[in-house]
Amino acid sequence: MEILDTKTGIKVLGIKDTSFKHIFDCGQCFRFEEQDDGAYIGVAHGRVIRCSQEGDTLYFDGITRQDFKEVFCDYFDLSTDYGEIKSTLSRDAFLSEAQLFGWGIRIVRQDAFEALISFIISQQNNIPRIKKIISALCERYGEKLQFEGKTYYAFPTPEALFGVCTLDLDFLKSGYRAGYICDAVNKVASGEIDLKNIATLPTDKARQELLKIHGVGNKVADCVLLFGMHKLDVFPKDVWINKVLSLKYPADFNSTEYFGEYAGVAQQYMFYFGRETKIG
DNA sequence: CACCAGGCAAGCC
DNA sequence: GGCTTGCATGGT
Repeated sequence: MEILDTKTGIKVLGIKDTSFKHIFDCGQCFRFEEQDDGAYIGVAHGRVIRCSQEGDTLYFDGITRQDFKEVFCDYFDLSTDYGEIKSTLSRDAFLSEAQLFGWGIRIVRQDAFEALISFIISQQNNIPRIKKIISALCERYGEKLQFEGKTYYAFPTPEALFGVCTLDLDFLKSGYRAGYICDAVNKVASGEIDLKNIATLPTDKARQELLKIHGVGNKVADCVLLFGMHKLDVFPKDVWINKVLSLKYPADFNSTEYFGEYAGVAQQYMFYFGRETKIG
């Protein structure tokens, strides 16, 4: 890929199978907002970034060439050939339709702690409210960042949150999830749960470790594995996906076996398609 | 006013 | 093991 400087940041040429709209609207992350001009601004890995594109040319503002090489090239998973993944996954008419619809999705590499807390908050909740609660958490405990005259907040570190109790989180109005957040924070910050190490474990072993956190079940654990640890073979099952599966696949269907090493990518195509087209 | 939203733990069997 | 129920809050 070719990287060039622009007046306000950098641009990267020749990136196929990429749509910021699909990446940010498919439900994998909660901290990017679409702007009036179609660009997306958000915070990831402690930096504010503005993303826009003209076809295969990607524009990133607010970051340096070094930030791109060290963080955002990986964050957007730009070294992975999603065309190849899609051809691997073209195994039935429905999945082909879903991946044509969400052709530009990439699984971003979110910070594991951010993914853990975010998907704990997501349970039994709707996306606008999930975003609102995460945003409030960042504003209270995250590092302040400035970009184009506006203030943004990084996702708080485990250290910044260490010691919180449910009362401290009352302002979030996150309901019964507050206790879950506290348990996750304190297990991570104390070192009892080592996310870096968990990311190196085989998927099943890693999931087992995540399940030790109060408030983390199979679905949340799988989202952390897929979105926070980039384990692309993991297929999180939520109410939407279950609805899609029940409509399009046999009752005793094993999604992990069927979709194989890129099951998680298939999950995102189907999740996005299912939600955006109001399937069922 | 019900009912639901990217589930989960606890309590039953 | 599997099945049921309560759970906080805000939006329709």
